Amino acid sequence: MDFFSRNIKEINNENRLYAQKRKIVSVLMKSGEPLTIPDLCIAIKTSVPKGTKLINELIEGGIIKEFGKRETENGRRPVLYKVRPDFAFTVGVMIQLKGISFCVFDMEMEEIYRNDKSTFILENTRACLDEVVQFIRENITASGVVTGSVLGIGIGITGRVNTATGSSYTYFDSLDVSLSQYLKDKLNTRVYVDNDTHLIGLAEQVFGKAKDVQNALIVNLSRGLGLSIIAGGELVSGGQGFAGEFGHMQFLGTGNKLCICGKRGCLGTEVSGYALEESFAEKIKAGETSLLQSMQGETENIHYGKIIRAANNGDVLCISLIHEMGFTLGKALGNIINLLNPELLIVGGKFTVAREIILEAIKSGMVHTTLSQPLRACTLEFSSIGPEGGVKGTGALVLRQLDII
Amino acid sequence: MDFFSRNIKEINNENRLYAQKRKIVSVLMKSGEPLTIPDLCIAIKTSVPKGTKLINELIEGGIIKEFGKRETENGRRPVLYKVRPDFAFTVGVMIQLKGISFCVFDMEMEEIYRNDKSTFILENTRACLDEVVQFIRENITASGVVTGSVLGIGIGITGRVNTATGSSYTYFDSLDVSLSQYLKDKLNTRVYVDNDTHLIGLAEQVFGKAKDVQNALIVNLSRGLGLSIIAGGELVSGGQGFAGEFGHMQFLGTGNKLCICGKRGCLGTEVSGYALEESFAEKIKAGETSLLQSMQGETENIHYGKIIRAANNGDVLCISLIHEMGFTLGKALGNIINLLNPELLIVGGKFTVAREIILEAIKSGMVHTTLSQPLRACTLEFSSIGPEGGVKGTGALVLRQLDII
DNA sequence: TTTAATTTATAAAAAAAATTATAAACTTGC
DNA sequence: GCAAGTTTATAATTTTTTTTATAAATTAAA
Repeated sequence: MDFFSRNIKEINNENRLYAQKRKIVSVLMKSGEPLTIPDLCIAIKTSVPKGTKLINELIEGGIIKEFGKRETENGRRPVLYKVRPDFAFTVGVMIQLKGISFCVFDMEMEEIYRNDKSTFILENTRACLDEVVQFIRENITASGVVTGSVLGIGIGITGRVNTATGSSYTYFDSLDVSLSQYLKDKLNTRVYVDNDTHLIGLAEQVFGKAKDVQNALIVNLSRGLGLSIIAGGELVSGGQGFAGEFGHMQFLGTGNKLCICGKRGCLGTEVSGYALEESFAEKIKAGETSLLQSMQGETENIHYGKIIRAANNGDVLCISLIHEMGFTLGKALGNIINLLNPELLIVGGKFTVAREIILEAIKSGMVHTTLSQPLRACTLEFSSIGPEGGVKGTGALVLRQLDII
Repeated sequence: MDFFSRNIKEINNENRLYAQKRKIVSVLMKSGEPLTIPDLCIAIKTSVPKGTKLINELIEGGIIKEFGKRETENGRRPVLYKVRPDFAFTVGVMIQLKGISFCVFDMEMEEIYRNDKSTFILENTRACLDEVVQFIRENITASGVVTGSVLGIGIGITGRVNTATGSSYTYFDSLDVSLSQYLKDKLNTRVYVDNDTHLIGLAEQVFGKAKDVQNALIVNLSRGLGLSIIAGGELVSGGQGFAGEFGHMQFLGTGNKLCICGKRGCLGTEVSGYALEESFAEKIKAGETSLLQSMQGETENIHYGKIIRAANNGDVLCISLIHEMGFTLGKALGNIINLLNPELLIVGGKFTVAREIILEAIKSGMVHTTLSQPLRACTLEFSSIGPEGGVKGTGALVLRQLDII
C-alpha cells in the first residue's frame, strides 16, 4: 500500500487531488531536472495556489523535496522541487542463460545495491525458479531496503515473454499462473516481466540516445540478435509482447542454415555471435588462416568475443567475417527502415567493440535495400548505455508500468 | 474560427471549461452511440451538476442534441445525447493517378455530397495543381455547404507524403511551401495531406475491422502494394510519414526484376496488379494458355482486374499466378508479423475479389516465415470498407487531426 | 540609492464545483 | 394498485478553486 497503489476509479474530489499529485510526481520524474511551482502548475493545468497546496502535501508525505532555487534573469527566484531519491526504490532482476543480477535503484535510477551471481544457470525447472525466488529474497534482505518502500520488481528474462500477461513462454512455462503472478504471490510486491531485448530498448528510451526520439530501432547484437522498436514515441510490444522477433526473419540471404526455430535461412543463423563462431570454424576448416589459430590449439569453440577482438587487432579473416555479418544486418535493417521510417537506429551489444568495422558494413548493407528518403532521414548511432543497459531497464520497467517515467 | 480553433495555451477557468466541452464532443464522436449525462461525467471525470451544465451549453451552441432515452432495466431513464450530424462538415479529396474524387461528410461521417471526375490525370505540374484547387472550389460551392461549417479538407494523394509537414514528395514538390500550406492559403481552411495507403489504414481503424485493435497490419493490394501499420493503438507514420513502404522491401524471392525505385528484387515487382499483368504476358509468350487469350485478340496490356476475374472463373493460369503472388506476399507479411506481433491482418484492395485463392495463398506463404506463436495470435481478415475506403479516410483525416475521432 | 520592471509566493475575495439532499421517473413484487 | 427499490436529474448547501490583490525577492536602469 504505497503512494501509487490507490484505486482511483470512483470520481470524487479526493481522487482528483490524488491524480494531480501523481501527475506532479510523474512530471518531475520525466523532466530529468528539478522544476518550480509555476512549471508544475502549467504541467498539471491548475492555478498556482492549488499547485502550491498539492506540492506542500507531497513534501509533507516525504515524496518530493525542495532543491535550491533556479537562477533567473530577473524577478524573484523560484524554489525548485524534485522527487526524493530515497522516497521509494525499485528492484531489477536480470535472468541470463548464465548468471543472474539483482539491483536496487533509487528514484533517480541510481544503482544503490547490486549482486551478480555468475554460477546461476537458467533451466526450465521448478528448482531453478525456486533458486531465483531465493536469490531475490536474500538480496532484498541484504540490500537493507525497507520492504514497504519497494515499488516493485522488474524481471528481465531471455526468450519470449508475453508482456501483457507477464508469462514467459521459454522458461518457467509450466506454472498454473503467469510467471509475474507467481512471483508476485511469492514476493508480495508488484512484479513485471519482460524480455532482455525489450528492456534494452526501454533503457535506451529512458536513459539513452532514444530519449526524445519518436521513432527508433534499437538493435542488440551479441550472441543472439534482438530488436526493440519505438514508434510514435512508444515502445512497440505487439499483441502478446513478441514484437521485435528479428532473428527469425527471412530476408534475402545466401545462407540456408537450420535455425533452432525449425525454419531455414533465419537472419539469426547468419547475423549473431553464435553465427560468427560457426562461420569462423567453417572457414578455418576450409583452409583459411587466422591469428587466432596460432594463439589457440583448437579452432572449434572459439568464443565470438575473441573473434571480435582479433578483428580489432587486424586479423583479416575475422574482419571479413564481421564485415559480411554487418553487411547482411544492414540489408535486413534497411527493409525495416523502409517499413517504419525511424529517425534513429541504435546499435548496441558486444559487437560494438568493433565499431568501425561493423558501422561501415551496416551502412553499406543498408544502401542496398533502403529507399533514399528514409535512409537520409535515419541516423545511425552506437548505444551509449553499454552492456549493463538491460539491467537498468529492469528497474525502469517498474516505473514505466506505474506510468511515472 | 469554429468550435475547434480556440487557443487553449493560457491556463484559466474558461479554457478548462472549453477543454472539457471538447472532451465531451470527442467522447461522443468516438463512442459510436449516443451517451447519457452520467456516462459523459464519468468520461470527463467531473460531477453530474457540472457535466449537465457543460452539456446544456453544448446544446445551446448547436453542437450536440438530445437523442431519445436509453432503455434501462430499472430506474429513471436517462436522456441520450449525440453530436449533431449537421453541426459541421469535413471535406475529403482523393487524388488518384487517373481521377479525382470530392466528398463532403457530416459529423457522422456520412457522405452527403460527392463528385468524381474521371477525366483528371495527375501530373507534377502547376497547371494540374491549379486544376485540383479549381475542382475543390467548384465542388464546395456546388455542395451548398456553408464555408464556415467546414472543419477542414483532408487530401489523399498517391505517392510519398510527409505527414508531419504536409508536403508531397512525388507530386507538386516544386512549391515554396508545403502542399498543405499552399492549399490552406488558397482555400482558406485547415488542410491535411496524407497518402492513399495511410488513409485506407485510417478508415480501417475508424470504420472497419481494426476499430478496437491495438496492433494490426492493413495490406492494400491493387495495382500497387501498400501497407498501413497500427501499433499500440496508433497508426504508425514514422519520422517523415513514410512508414509502410512495403512495396520496395527486399525479401527472399526468386525474382530480380528492376523496380522504379532503381533497385532490383523489390516485393512490388512480384506482388502487385502491375506485376501480375507482366507475369501474365510473360507466361503467354512462353506458350502457356489462358481463357483470356481467346477472349481478346492481344495478350499484352491486359488489365490485372481481368486476370483476377478470369481466375475467379476457373482459369488455371490466372489462378496459379495469383496463388504464387499471394504466397510471396504471405512470406513477406510473415516477416512483418514476426517483427510487430499484430493481432489482426486485414487484406484490402482489388485482389480481394478473388478471396478464396488469395487467402489460401497468403496463409500458406505465412507459414513459411512466421513463428508459431505470433502466427497463431494473428487473425487474417478481408477489408470490409471496400475500395472506397481511401475516400472515407480523407474525411476521417480531418477529424483525426483535430483529435476528435 | 532609489525606482521601475519582473517574477514568485501568499492572502483575501469571488467564483465555481462538489456534495448532499430531494424530486422525478421508472421497474418489480406483494 | 401501492410500496420498495433503483437510477436520473435538479436544488440547496458546503467545499474547493480560481481570481484578484498584494507582498517578497530580484535585476536593471535612472
